[in-house]
Amino acid sequence: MAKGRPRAFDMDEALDQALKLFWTKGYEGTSLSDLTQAMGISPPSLYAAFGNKEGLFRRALDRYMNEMSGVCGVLNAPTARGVAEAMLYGAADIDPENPPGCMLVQAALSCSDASEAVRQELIGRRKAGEDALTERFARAVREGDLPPTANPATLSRFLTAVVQGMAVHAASGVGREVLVDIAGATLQAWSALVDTGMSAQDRAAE
Amino acid sequence: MAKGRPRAFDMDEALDQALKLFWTKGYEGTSLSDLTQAMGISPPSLYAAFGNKEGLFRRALDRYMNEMSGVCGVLNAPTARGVAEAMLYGAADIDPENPPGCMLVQAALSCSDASEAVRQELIGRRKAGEDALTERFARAVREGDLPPTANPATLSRFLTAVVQGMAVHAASGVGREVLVDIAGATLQAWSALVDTGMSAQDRAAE
DNA sequence: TTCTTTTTTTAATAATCACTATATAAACCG
DNA sequence: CGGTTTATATAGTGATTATTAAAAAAAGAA
Repeated sequence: MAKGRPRAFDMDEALDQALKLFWTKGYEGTSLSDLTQAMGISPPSLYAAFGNKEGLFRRALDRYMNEMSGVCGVLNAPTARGVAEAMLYGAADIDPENPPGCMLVQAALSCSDASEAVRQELIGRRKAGEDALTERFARAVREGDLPPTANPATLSRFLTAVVQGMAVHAASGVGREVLVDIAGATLQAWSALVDTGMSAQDRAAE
Repeated sequence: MAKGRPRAFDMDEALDQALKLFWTKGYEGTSLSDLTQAMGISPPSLYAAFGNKEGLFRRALDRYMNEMSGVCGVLNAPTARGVAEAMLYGAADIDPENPPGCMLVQAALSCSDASEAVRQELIGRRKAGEDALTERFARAVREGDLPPTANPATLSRFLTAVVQGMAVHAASGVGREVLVDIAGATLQAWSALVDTGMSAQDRAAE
């Protein structure tokens, strides 16, 4: 079984503490002494378990994606509109247990050159989410749930932008009511977005 | 007139360089050596002219608000829809001269405790922009430009969220076409948002 | 010129950053 | 028991952080 001295801290609990810090203060705003203090471990233990600060961040980020995000579940909603509803109200439903805002936006929207790899990782994860959403809307078109004239990429971009804007609002400390208001407004506009033949880009070009 | 040794650098040019750095890397991501190097001055000159890093940031932020932002002009559009168009296409129209994204979102969405004052300042400026927009839409209701049933606060929140989401997209490096697409989609949805009696919040409560 | 004022240059400050060398402690195996 | 392995604790590493002390330089005023 286990050889050598057993680890004295719980891996998941420690990752949760690290995640909370990165989520609140961002990657660069969180120092190693912040981390060791909150995780209740010493620097050598941290480095033995996670390699370095960036390794710890990536593990915390994985945990964020697996635990928090109902993103996977969101895409399983039966209709495109249901997907939009789930995403928007998910973004509005801030849990007092967790930091406000979205980890993918909060952690490193800007940073020094030293952390560019982390920033790129977050950009990639945001793009992956948007791409998955685009594919979900394309499926909705194929299934007849959305009209053949609907533009999956445009819908996905728009919805992602609104959710990210809600994340900025949440990070600013606005209340749940404000976020629900934005979500509701977006849903109210949803059908007008769906029922068009041209992409908004094409319309603008005329 | 001027007494003492004259300043050897141009104040506005130096501020532009500082602004570009803060805008790209954020407040904490920009180091003093980054700043002195880009501004072409030595640390004591920087401190004599601006007090400290935060003082320099605030001056650069003021310059950003005065120079870049057509925000003041945007509110002068004749109609509420015109205001929305100007904001959205303004957010889409990324200037290759300037860093992508919005300084108010980019500079310190998250940070360490040491920079909390800067973060709060940015939150306040974002809120001021949203409040001004709300007042502009309220005026549109009074003038009959928007129906009396329109909710100025909801419209303002929604529009601000979209623009902030576009800023996140821009910071991720997406091209102009993508931003224009989001702007167009939002405008397409605009009339559906305006023509409602209840706030989206009220609708959600039913 | 000399005095005063302000800026510049050079060099250094204490504090914090991420990270680690060394030694000890705690488990399993034989 | 001794030997191996892994994690811990203590203490420190060099690099970088924002900031500044001290002196020289460049202007106007007397």
